[in-house]
Amino acid sequence: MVTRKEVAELAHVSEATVSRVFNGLGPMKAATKERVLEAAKVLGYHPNAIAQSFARRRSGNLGVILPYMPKVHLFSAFYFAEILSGIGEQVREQGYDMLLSLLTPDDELDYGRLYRSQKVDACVILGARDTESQRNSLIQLQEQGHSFCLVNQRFEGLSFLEVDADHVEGSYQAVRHLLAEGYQKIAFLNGSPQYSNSLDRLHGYEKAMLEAGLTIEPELMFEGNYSRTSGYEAAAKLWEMRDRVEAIFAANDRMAIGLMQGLRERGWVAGRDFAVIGCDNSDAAKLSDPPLSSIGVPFFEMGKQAARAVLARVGHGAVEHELQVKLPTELIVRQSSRIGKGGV
Amino acid sequence: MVTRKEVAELAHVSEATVSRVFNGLGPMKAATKERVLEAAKVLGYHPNAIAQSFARRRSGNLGVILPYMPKVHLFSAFYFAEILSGIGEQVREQGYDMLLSLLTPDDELDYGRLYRSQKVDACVILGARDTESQRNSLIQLQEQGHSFCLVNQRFEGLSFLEVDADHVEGSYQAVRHLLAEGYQKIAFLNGSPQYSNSLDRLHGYEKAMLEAGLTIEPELMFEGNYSRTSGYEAAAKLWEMRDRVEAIFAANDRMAIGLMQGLRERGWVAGRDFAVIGCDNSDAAKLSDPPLSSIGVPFFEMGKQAARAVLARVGHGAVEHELQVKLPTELIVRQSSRIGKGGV
DNA sequence: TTGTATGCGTTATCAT
DNA sequence: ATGATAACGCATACAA
Repeated sequence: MVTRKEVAELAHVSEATVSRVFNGLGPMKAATKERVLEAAKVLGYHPNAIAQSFARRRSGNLGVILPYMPKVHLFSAFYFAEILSGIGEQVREQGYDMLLSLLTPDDELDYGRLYRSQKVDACVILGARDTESQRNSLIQLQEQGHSFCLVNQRFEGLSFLEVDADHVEGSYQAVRHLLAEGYQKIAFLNGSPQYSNSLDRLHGYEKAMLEAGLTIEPELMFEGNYSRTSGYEAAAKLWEMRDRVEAIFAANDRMAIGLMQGLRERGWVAGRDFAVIGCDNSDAAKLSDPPLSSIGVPFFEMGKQAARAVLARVGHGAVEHELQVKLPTELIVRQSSRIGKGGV
Repeated sequence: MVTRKEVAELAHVSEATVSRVFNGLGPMKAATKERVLEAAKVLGYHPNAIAQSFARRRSGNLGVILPYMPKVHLFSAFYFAEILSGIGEQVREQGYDMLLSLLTPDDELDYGRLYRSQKVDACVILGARDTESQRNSLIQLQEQGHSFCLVNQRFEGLSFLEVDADHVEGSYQAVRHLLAEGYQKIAFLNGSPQYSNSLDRLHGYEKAMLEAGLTIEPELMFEGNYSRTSGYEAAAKLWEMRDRVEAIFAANDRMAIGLMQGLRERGWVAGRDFAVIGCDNSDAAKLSDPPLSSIGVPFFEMGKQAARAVLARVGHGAVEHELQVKLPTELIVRQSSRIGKGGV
């Protein structure tokens, strides 16, 4: 390994000067800089990132924490891929690297390990849920002065750095769309209330229904776990009460697709016999038959902003970032909800 | 930050002894160990990972390199999610962390940056293609003595660490299945030959066709780019020659699904009017209508073995790993190919 | 079984 | 504009 020392010798300067050249610090003679750069090139010198981290007392790594579940995909792969790409784009711009950490439920209490070991300067946390234990872990993390930003999850009553999407508005638009298409008996298949976006979607649903002068029928409210299978299972229940249902709003695409599959097996075809809208506008929405109307969520941008926010916080006097940001969602109408019933 | 020194003082031992306790080295009195641990606990001491890396001259990070394409998904998200999880499971077992690096095409010539900066001890490379420039980059990397393992990509004529799946056999089984169902006019929608698995699939297709006494019709061979859209576009061409096609084997699920969508728009329904088999057995295969028969590829296991192989190589005299491993694939039959034409 | 001493490659402070 | 040098927190070879 070629070190700064060798470069300094070859360039006939001190080691400090070599560092200055590579860090662009202080005024210096162009000739000196040239000589150092030349020597470095000849020797093939590259600063040792670990030594730099050690000396600077920061790792240059942004931790990305995600729940780890062997061979299980509670969240769609799409969701993570988008967010990861967004984070990736941002860290690259700031010269950081991404340290990926898959946390099992057992580790949830140990969010702090990465920080304590100094492997990361800050973290972006994906897939968090509002449980007693996670709440406590995050509060503790905050008390210890560690910087983190949550993506797509809010914790009411607590003041964390959060980048979320406007799921209330998205759901509101989805249901408004169904209403405009002439549907009134609209069921709602939600996910676990441990996710703030589930609660948001419920609010959006309720708001649209009430505004339309309709009542919220408890028997039209279902809860799945965001998996295709849970949507498929909900189809059986919906089928039993098909005379009371014209349309369904599902809290994600996977459940919506499972739902369509289950109902199709019984001869009820989405976009013909009933309407469906999902959430996420994932690839699966385009791949399904019929193509699924969905609420688009800017996952890429959310990842990017989360990384930016949390790096700004640890950065050297960088721009201040609002504590909580909420990005807009977007209704994407496809065939699954397009036929309508004649409109209002 | 609490350091080893403070622990040593409180426990009335030397700093070296503290290190020994935390690294489980050498024989030591149980009482001493107890005292050190107690002191560490009282002070809240945690070894500084960066200082450790610095002293050990290894980072403890496994680099994971993936092609980066803003908002584009050439590979399915499923593919990466599975492999990443597999790598994650393995690194966790070995006490390593994953450093994610998204490389743009421009960076392809600079595979070495991560190594030179000492940020990683080894890399797993995903999504590599057999192009002139990538070949050269990898050869150079190898010459510089850097350890890496390729996943799902082989480079003929070169001797790299590679973990692949048996795509030849998978394709062979897929086509055999179609033949057994009574189809003989079997088209093949492949991906770019820059991917070794595309070539493998071609070989499997040819082998099965020739064994069945059939000829390879060049007009039945199509090339897409692994995207749904390219499958959708291929549907138009296939439709033109529908009298000469009974079944289609596609090199991934996304193209197969695009294909089904395109043909359905023309009234040709998969599993009824023609048969289709895809590859990857991704989530999309289960979500599509009809459910898509597919060749399952053990991406999770491939990621895991790749991480294992390359960490063994840099590890302290760990077990030797074969240079090239090839994991078995698996035919998953679903409705898209199930109807058959009455058998052979 | 434990202590001592050296080195790891930078950054950053203080001289000059 | 540049040089000298003290940290930084740990691993490890060698001594005791």
